[in-house]
Amino acid sequence: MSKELAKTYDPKGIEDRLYQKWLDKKYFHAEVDKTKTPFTIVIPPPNITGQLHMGHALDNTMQDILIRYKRMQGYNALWQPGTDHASIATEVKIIEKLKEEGIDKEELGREGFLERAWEWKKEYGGRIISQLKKLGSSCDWDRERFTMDEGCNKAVTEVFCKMHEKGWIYKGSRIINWCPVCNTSISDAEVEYEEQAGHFWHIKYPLVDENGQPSKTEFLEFATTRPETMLGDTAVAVNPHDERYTYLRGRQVWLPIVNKPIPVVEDEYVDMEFGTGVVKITPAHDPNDFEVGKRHNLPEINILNDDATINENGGKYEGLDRYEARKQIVAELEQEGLLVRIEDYSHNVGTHDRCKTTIEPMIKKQWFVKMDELIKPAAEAVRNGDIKLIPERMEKTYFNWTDNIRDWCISRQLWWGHRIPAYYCDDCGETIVAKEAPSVCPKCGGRHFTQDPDTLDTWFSSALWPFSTLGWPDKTEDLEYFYPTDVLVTGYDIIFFWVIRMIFSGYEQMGEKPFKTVLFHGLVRDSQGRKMSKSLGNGIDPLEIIDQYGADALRLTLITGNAPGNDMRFYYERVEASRNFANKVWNASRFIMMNIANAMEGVQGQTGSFGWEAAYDTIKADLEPVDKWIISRLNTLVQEATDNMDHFELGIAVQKVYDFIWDEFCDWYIEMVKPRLYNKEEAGEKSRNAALWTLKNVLIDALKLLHPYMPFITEEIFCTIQSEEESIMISRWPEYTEEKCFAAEETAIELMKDAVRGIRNVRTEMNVAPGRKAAVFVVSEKETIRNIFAEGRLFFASLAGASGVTVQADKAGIADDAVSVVIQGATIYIPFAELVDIKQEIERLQKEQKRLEGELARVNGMLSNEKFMSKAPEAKVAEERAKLEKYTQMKAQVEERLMQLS
RNA sequence: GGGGUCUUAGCUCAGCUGGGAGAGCAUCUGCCUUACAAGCAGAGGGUCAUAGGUUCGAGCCCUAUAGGCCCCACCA
Repeated sequence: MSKELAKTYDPKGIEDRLYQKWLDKKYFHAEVDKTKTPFTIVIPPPNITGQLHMGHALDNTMQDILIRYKRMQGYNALWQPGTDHASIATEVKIIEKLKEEGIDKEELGREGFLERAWEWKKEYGGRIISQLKKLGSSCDWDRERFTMDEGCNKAVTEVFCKMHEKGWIYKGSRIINWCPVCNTSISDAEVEYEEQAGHFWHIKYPLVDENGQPSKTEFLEFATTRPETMLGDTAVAVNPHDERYTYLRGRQVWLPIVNKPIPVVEDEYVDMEFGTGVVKITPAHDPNDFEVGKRHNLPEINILNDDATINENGGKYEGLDRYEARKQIVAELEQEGLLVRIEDYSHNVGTHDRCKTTIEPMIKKQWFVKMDELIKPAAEAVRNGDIKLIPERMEKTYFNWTDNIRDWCISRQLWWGHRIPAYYCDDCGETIVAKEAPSVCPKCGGRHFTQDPDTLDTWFSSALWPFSTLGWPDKTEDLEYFYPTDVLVTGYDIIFFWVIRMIFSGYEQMGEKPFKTVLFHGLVRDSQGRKMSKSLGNGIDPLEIIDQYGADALRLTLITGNAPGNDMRFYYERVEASRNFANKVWNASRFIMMNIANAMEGVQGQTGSFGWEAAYDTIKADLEPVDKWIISRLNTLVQEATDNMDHFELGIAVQKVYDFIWDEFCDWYIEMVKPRLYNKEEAGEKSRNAALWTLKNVLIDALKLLHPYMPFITEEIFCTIQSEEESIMISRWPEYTEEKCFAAEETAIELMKDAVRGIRNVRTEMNVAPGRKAAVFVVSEKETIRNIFAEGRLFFASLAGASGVTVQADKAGIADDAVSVVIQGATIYIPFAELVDIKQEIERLQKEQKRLEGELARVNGMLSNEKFMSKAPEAKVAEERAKLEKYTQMKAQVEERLMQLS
C-alpha cells in the first residue's frame, strides 16, 4: 500500500508493462457469451504499407474509448482488428523496391512478384499493429484478420460469383480512368481533380466541299485542351438549336493530319454559350464524347497504348508520348494554317490519387458493379434512421453520392489483390465465372482455360469487412452473435470509398446493416491548419509524442476540445497540457495514498478492516457535508459523462471529468480535507476516516470515468491503491444513484466556496501577504448558515487564510472598520486593523451594490414582463424568482454595511 | 455549376434540443502553503463576421451579404 511513487508521472516503462499485463490476462479477448450483450466495433483496417500517423491515432483512440467504456459497463465488447492488403499502394511499393534491386516486374513474372509481395507483407505488415498497441488499443488480437487471408478470399469469391449470377457484376466496354504509370484502370472515386495551368488551342477544321475535298474557304472553329486527341476524332458536334450552324446539317468536316472526312452531328450536350459552340468528338478518350458517340453511332478509335504513347491509329505519330505528340500535332496544324490561336487556360485535370499522374480516359473492357438497385437499401437505411451518421450533416454528403451513383469499376490491372474468378475458354472464348477453375467448357467442351489476369479494387474486399471478419460466408456463431456491429469510427474522407460500400454490401449479403452508427472524425492538421503530409514534411509522428509525453497524454489531446467530424490542429502545447493533467492525477493519487499510509502507521498491529475501507452504508453516518458535497458532485458527473458518451460526445465527456478532477476534487475537496488529515486530535478519528474513505472512493470512481481516455495512468494508480483488484479495465463503470444526491450539502458548500473566494479576492486586492492570517467573523441571522460555517470551521479557516473563525448571530464585538464580504445570507468580517482604508472599503461595497442592482434590474425586467411570465417554462420562472430573492437579500446586506460605515 | 461547413477572448477551439458567454495556451500580479512550480491563489481580455427576421428571450432557428475551408460535378 505504501508504495513510494515518483513526484512526477513518468509513463515510460509503465505503459508497456501494463499493456503486456492486459494481453497476458486476455482482457481484450471476446468470446460468444449469450448471457451478455455484445458490443462490436470493426477496425478500419490500416494498410500493410502504412505507418501510424495522427489520423490513425485519433481514429483508434476513439474506438478504444468506446470499447473500454462498454466493456466496463458489462457489455461483451469486441474490437475486431486486422489489416488491408491495399492492392495498389502495396504494389507500387514493391515495384519501387524491386527497381532498387534492378528487377523489372514483368521480368519477375506474376508468381515471383506475388512471392515477393507476401514476403513484404510478412516483414512490414505487422509494423502498424505493433504501433497501434503502443497507443493502448484494446483490440482482440487473437482475432486479427487480413483482407487477403483465406476467409476473406472466400468471402470475396462468394460475393463476386453471387453478384455475377444476379447480373449485378458485368463485364463491359466502358470509358474508364486509366493511369498510364500504374498501368491500371481506377474507379471514379480514385480520380482527384487538380487545378492546372494549361492551354486552350483554338483550331479550325475545313468543311468538306461538294467534291468531297477539304474546302479552302469554309472552316469550323473550336477549341481544345488536348489537341492530340484529334487523332481519334470521329465527329464534330453542334447544338441542334444553334441557328448559327443549321447550314451544317448533313455536312462533313475534314479531319486534318488523319486526312479523312468526319460527320457533323447535332447533340444537346453542346453548350451554345461556350466558345464557338462547336465541339470535336473523341469517343474513345472523353467520357462525354463517349456518350455522344453512343447516341450517334460513331466509331470509337483508341489512339493510345497503355503507357500513354500513341498507338498505330496515330499514323506517323505512333510511338510518341502523349505530350510529345501534342507538341508536334500543334506544330503541324500551325503549319497548315489551322491553328487560330493559343490561349492560357487554367482547368481541372483528373489525376490518380496515388501517383498524381494525369489520367487518360480510355475505352477498355472492365468489370463493373451495377449500382442502381444495390444502392437503394443503403440510401433508405440512412433515410429512415436505421443507420445513424454522426454528425448528422454527413447524411447530406452521403445522399449526394447515393443519388448520383454510377457503376463501380472493380477490375484493376494489378497483380497484388484478389484475382477475378472469371475464366476464359481457350478454344471458344466463353467466359465462366466460378469459385473454382472449370474443367470443361459448357459451350464447346474445351478443357483449357485462362483466368482473367485482373485483380479486384482493394475496396471490394474491405466492403465485406464487417462480416467477412466474423466468418462469413460460413454461418458462424460469431456472425450470429456479433453482427450487426455497433459503431463504425472513421474519417469523413472515406465515406464514398468505404462506408457506403460496406452498407450496401451488408444489406445485399447479410440482409442486414453492417453497423448501427457511424461516428465520423475529421483530419488532424498541423499547427498552421495544413494537412500533414510527407511532401510538406510537416507530419508529427504519434510514436514520438508517445515517447515524449506518454500515450495517455496523446490520447487526451486528440479527444479534448473537438466535436465529431471537425478537423483539429495539433499543437505541442496541447500535449503538454494533457501531460500536465496526467501529472495532476498522479499527484492527487500520491497525496491520497500517502495519507492512507500515514493512517496505517497509527493502527499498526491491528487486524480487520479500517474505517477508510468500510462499505458506503457503514461510513455513511460519519460523512461530513464536504464529503457529501463531493460525492454528490461525482454522482452528477457520472450521470452527465455517461450520457455524453452514450451520445458519442467524447470531447464533452472528458472535459467534464477533467474539470471535476482538477477543479472540484483537487483544488477544492483535497484542500478542504487537509486539516482533518493533518490535525487528527482536533478533527477526530472518525472524521479522518470519513475523509480518507471519500478521497479514496471518489478518486477511484473518477479514475474509472477517465480510464477509457487515459488507460495507462488510471490502471497504474488503480492497482496501486486497490491492491486487491486486478485491473480497472474490468471494473464496473460507476452508476448514478439518487442515494448520493445531496442537494442541501451542495448548496452549503457552494456558499462556503463563495465566502472563500470573496475573502481571497479581498486579500489580493489589499495586498495582504499570504502568510498573514487574520481573524474571520461570520455573521448570520440564520441558524442553518451559522451551522454550516461552524461545522466547516476547520477547513474554512485554512482556505480563507484565517487565524480563527468565529460564527455569530450579530456583529457584536467586531471592529467597525473591518473588511466585509457579502454572501447570500451572511456577511463576513475580517478586521485587518491598520490595513483597512474606510474610503476604499466604501468604494468596494458600492461597486458590489451597483453590480447587484444591475442583476436585479435584469431579473425584475424578466419577471415583470407579462409575456415572459405567461410563455416561459415554469422552471425558468422559478429560477429567476430564486435569483430575485438572492440578490435582494445580498443587496440589503451590502446596504446595511454601507450604513454602518458612513 | 451543386452541396457542405466555418467565422466566439491575443492564439487554438468547446458551447447538447434557444433561457444570464466557457476551456486550454498566452498575458499581468502575488506565492517554492508538508500531492503537484508540469503547481497554487487572483486579474485583465469577447458589439459571439455583417444586416435583417422569427421569439417573452437568439452565439444557437430563418433570410441575405462578406470572407475562409472542404466535397461533388468536370464546358470541349
